[in-house]
Order: sequence, then C-alpha cells, then structure tokens
Amino acid sequence: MPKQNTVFKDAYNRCLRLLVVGESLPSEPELCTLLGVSRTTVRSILSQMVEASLIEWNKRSKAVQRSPTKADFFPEHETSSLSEVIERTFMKRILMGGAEPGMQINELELAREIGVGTTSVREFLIRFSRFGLIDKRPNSHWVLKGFTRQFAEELTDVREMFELKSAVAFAGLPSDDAAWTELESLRRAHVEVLADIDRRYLEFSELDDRLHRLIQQASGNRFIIDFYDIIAIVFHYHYQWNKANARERNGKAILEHLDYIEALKTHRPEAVEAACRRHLSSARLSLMQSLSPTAGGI
Amino acid sequence: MPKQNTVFKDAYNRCLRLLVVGESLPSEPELCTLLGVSRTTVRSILSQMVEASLIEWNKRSKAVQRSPTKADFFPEHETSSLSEVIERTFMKRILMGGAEPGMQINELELAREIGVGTTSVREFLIRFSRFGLIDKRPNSHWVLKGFTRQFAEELTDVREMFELKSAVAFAGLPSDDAAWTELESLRRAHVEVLADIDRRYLEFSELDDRLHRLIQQASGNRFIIDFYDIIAIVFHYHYQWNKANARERNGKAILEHLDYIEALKTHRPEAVEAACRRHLSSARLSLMQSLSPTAGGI
DNA sequence: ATACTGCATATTATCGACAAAGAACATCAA
DNA sequence: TTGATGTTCTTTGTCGATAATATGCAGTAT
Repeated sequence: MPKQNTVFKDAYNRCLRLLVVGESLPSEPELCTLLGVSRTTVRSILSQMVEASLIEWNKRSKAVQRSPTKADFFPEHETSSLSEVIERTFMKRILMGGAEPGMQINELELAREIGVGTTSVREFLIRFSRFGLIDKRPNSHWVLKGFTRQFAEELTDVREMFELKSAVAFAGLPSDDAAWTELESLRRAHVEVLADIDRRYLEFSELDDRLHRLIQQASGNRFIIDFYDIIAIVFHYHYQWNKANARERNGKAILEHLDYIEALKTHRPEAVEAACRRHLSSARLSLMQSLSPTAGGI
Repeated sequence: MPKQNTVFKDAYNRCLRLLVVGESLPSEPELCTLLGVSRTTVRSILSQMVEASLIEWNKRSKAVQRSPTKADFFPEHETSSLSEVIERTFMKRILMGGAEPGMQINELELAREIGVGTTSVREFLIRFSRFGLIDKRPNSHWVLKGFTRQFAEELTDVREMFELKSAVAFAGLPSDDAAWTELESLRRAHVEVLADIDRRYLEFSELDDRLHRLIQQASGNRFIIDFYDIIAIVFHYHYQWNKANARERNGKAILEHLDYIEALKTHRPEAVEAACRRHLSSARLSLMQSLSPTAGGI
C-alpha cells in the first residue's frame, strides 16, 4: 500500500469531536484550518461521515444527524504516521532491549521486523542520525553508538552551554514580549500541578518540554532551538521507560523550575544564570543516576 | 538503473595508479584495505583489468602487463556518487541562483532537473535539513530559508561558542597526545603555503578545514564535532563561488592561524582564548562582508 | 595453521509505480 | 464581488523490484 491514510483517519477522529447534533459543520476551508489538512482530505472526511449517517451533506449545508459513538472512531494505532511507528519501535529497541554499543543495524531486518518498506526505515535512520546515536557506513550497515554515559555527558554539556545563553537572552527580552505572558501561564501550570503533585507528577514532562522550548526560543538561534529536539526525544523516551523515583524527581524539578522562572522575571543575568545552572546540573545528575553506573548500554 | 557503479569506477581509477609493469598486484584482501572497498568490487576490478589486457590474473598471481593510459581511466564525473551530484547541484542553486528565502522546493521537480529518482532527492533533503537552511512541511513541499545574514550570524554564534570550548580543551591535552604532532605538521604546512602565498593561496581552504577539525576533535564531544560539518559545507561552497579578495583574505587568515597555533602551544587558556576570538571574529567579518550588505539572498 | 581464492548469499542504493494528500482553477451561490 | 464548492492536476509517502556492493563460508594453496 503506497501510503497509509493516517492523515485522513486522524483528522476524521478529530472532526468527530466537532459534531453537535442539530448544528451544521462550518465551511470546507474553515474545517481545513481547524483540522490542519487540505480540502481534499476534508471532503473525504465529509463523504465518509455521510456514509456513516453522521451528517447530511448538500453543498453548504452539513447538518449533523447524530452524535458519534465509540465505534465511529478509527482505532488510535491507525492514526499515527509510519515514521512515528518506526521511531517508537526503534527507540524501544535501543533504549530498552539489550542494545550494546557497536551493534550493527540492518535496514532490511528492521523493516521486516516493523512490517514496513525499507525506504521508510532508511529515511528514519537518516533523520535519526543527527541525534548522534548511530553512524552510517556507506554501502553497508549502520553502527549503534549506544545510549551510554558518555553520550549523556556530551549531550548535557552542549545543553548547558546553549541554555545558559538562551536564558540570559530571555531575561533581556523587552517587557512587552509575548514570551513573558507565556512564561506566566506556564508558571501557573507549574503551581497547579505542584498542588496535587502526588497524582499529577507525570504531567511534569510536558511542563518541562514547554518551559525549556520557550527559553530556547529566546536565543533566536535555529541551531540552539533545533538542538533541543535531541534533548526532548532522549528525555521523552528515557523517562517513559524509567519511572524510578519519578514522583520525587519531578516534584524537585518543579520547584527548581519555579525558582528558574522567578529568576527570569528579575531580568538580572546573574540571577538567571545561577538558577539555570542549579536546575541543569540537577537534571544532569538525575539522568546520570538513572543510567547504569559503569556499563555502556542503559 | 538501480545503482550507479560509481564505487567500482572510482576504485578502478585509483587501482590503475597502483600498476607497476613487471610486478604483481597484492592479494585481494590487501587491495580491499588499500582501496577501501569489498572483495566483490576488487574482483570486478581485476576482471575488468584482465579484459583491458592490463594484467594477467591467475589465482594469486596478478601480473601487470602494461602501464595504464589516459583512456583506461573512467571519466571523473562518473566516479562521484549520486548524493555528491545532488549536493553540488543543489548548493549551486541555493547559493548562486536567485534563491530567495521562502521559496518552495519541490522534490519531483528537483529530481527531474538533476535527472535522478525522487528517492535520492528526498534522502538528500532529509540529510541536508540539519544544516538549518530548509524546512519540511509534511505531506507538502520544503521551504528554503535562505543563506541570509541572519543564517550566517546564527551559524557563527554557535561556532564561536563551540570552538572556544574546543580550543581550551586542546590546550589542556597531555603533551604526548598525537594531536600535538599533527598540529606541528599543520603549522609547517601553513608556513610553506605562506612562503609562496601569491600562487598557493587557494590551498588555504584545506588547511583551514584541517586545523579547525583537529581543534574540534579535542572537545571529545560528538555534537561539537558534527556541527563543524555545517561550517565546512557552508564555507566550502560559499568561498568556492566567491573568490573576491581571496588572496588577501587567505593571507591574513594564515597569519591568524599561525598565531592561534602558537597560542595553543603555550597551553595557556587565556592566550588560546584570545587568539581564537581574534581569528573567529575576523572569519565572521569576512563572511559577513562577502554577503550582500542588506538583502536576504547571497 | 594461516591466509587467500571461489562461490553463494545478504544488504544497500536507486528506480518506477501508485494511492493518499495537497494545490490550482473553474464554477457557482450569497 | 467575495467566498464556497466542484473538478482536475500535481506532489508526497510508501512499496516492491533490481543492479551494485558487501559479507559469509567452504575449500585450497602456502
């Protein structure tokens, strides 16, 4: 099958949530912006909804006939794009399965294992190679460098360099910059989660991602901003499968974030730098501790 | 044609230079390491050389019959891999041709223009995207961000951060590290070129690449080392088509390099930092001046 | 025993093909 | 006249196929 229609299915599911019995759906172009897809896809969705007797569609009128039931939704796993599937499978293998440094990676084998064509796997590996975890031997296999302590150190070294620069730049933003309001709403979100930390500690990952991205943004430097993708993916998958002490770790980190945010608000470079250093070295320590003490792989 | 046999042709050409009439070529495995290809390719080469009456081949004996003539070589342009061809064509387009920021890039069109399949172009664009000059809109085109002053500034900002760190690390290398001997031989090469600068100023690019790579290496950080690829490709293509004041610029840069090298040899961080800063800000200035003063494109 | 050759097999790089998704243009309704 | 719809065309994402290249194994010469 030349192309999975995951864009269609995902948009269809999201469109189901817009249905309100008695009302009519908006115009096609409006649905396009709402769902973030092209008109072609919107029209496929509408046709499908007619088939399912969810709406009656006649030119401009798209009258909703009934509320969607659970059965109307496409199963979740059919809505993620091929590259997402490949990424998940691959990360699982190299972060969990015994993936020793030096191991060879075989495009064909990987493709067969995941059940996709080689092209998709190849493209994924090329994209993934910028994360510094694999190396290509042209005309031959890929070599896994492994998620080692060494890797974590190199990663966090650069991270600290970049984030210090970004944080200082952030502190220097004019007071009317939109980033400040975003920072304030993030601060509130932190406080909310902290108030119910025992039950909501898992929400920290998302806060972490949002805060750090917001800060990198202030650097105005695409290389710094892009580098954060590496941090994000590593932390995302690593902590997804490594939840030891998560409650404690996240609670501590939220407090550090709040300090960090306060420091930013002072606009004082020295204060920002100090708070930034504190948080980052604490993050580094957690990461290091979660890696097996001496061995290479995770 | 599923695969260009450029590996074969390139290795064949290089193998031609190993022929000495009267002698025998080494064993197959030895040729493999010598040429950097697999035994299969080596054996294809040997067969071809038999066809061309260049050698007589019988098991272990590969007696050279005659010296190769110009006509024995494959034309140079058939020896570069597809991705090299695509890279050159593409860089030419975006660094020379009127490539305004915001322009759309079309895989199919690019593929037709270069005369290759879409897959190769796609893979190239994915690999190239890490250089921060293009952005992908999934399910749609790529967007050219353009080789603008803004880009050059972001690039050199990170470069300076990284190289300062690397240079200081270099200064701290133990005296018996192999890097010091490499540095000394590089120094001599600089002096040699400088002595005949009027005729050899074009050799500076290679010296520049070698020196900076050697220094980044000392950081021991894959992200820093990999980042230099971006610098290298940008400088390589940019100055290849922009030779204004090259003699003067390169002469000056060689002197700065010599200072820089001396500073490294002192092992004193402050001296290194000062020389590094001097050279990098001078390099930044040259790059900026070679870009059109205000406009976006090159 | 070691290292090379001969042969068979596996993997990569590249292409063309095709459904899904996007984009362009003509037509039509308010 | 503006904006939505109907229609058509183009491009992307993915696959399978195939030559080029690499790799593994068995036999053979030193």
